[in-house]
Amino acid sequence: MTTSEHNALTGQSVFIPLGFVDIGATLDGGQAFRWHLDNSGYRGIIGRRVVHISQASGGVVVTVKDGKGVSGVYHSASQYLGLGQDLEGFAQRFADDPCLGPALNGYPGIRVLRQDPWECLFSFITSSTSNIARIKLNVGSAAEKLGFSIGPNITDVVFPEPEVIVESGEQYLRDLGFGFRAKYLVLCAEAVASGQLNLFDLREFSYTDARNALTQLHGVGEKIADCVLAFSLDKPESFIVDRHILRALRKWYGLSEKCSLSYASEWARDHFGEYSALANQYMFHRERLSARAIAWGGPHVDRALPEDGV
DNA sequence: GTCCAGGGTGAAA
DNA sequence: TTTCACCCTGGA
Repeated sequence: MTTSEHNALTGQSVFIPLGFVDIGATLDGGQAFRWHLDNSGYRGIIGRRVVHISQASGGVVVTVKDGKGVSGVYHSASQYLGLGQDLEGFAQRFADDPCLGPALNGYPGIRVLRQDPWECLFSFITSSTSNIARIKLNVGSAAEKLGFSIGPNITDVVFPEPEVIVESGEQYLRDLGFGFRAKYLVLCAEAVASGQLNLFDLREFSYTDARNALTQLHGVGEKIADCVLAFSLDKPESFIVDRHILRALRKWYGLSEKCSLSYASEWARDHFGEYSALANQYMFHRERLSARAIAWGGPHVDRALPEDGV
């Protein structure tokens, strides 16, 4: 079915020809924190619209859930899901890579999202020494308490603007369970609300300049900056190094046990180039599956490469 | 009940 | 360059 054929059939949904997309691993795999499993797809917000995304042959179907029609949704959803991202070039170039080759075979269709920069920055400041379950809880409660409702579900809210976060204050965020991150969030919200930092401008900056601008913010180090750069600021050359990724780099690429996080990040950006953010997501996903299997008592079978079960 | 880890950062040594 | 405090939630 072509895009126009599909759109002619229904006034409430659009088809986006992305090829196979693993929507679970992409929308609910640690890049974004406000997608909710809903029947066989995910419900969430893109721009100021409530949408449901589900897999279809050759792409995804995006259905609007706020009764406002599909105008503009094809454009915003294809941007968000990274239409035009060179997944094939990436897969070809790293087909023989010891970590990525098997990962690409085992779970293809992971994409790098292009999110709203402010919500992305807020989410990853929240992520500091936290875990995905808790990040979802925190970001979700801030959205639901302070965001603007645009649909029937409690989660159908536009993420609160920086001004609203400033107004709510540190203590309010602490009461919501953000802990020591509350102060960082308010300070960053102030920087953005005052115009001292224009996040959208950073899309036009070089990787290095944008990263330097972000790390000026209190509570934003190299790791969180790289998340925001990769997932919202058009920097595919960004490579995020956390404890899991560092372990993977040592295991698969022979990095020394004692090399620093920033050395590892530089090495990876040099090695993966313009595909760094994509490589990062496949590596993270593989490492996370493996860690989870071990936590659940194994025996761990790596879906990507059955022979190397841990 | 206790213990521990979880997509780190900033400040001080 | 390394160490430590910072909050708090869910699972073992």
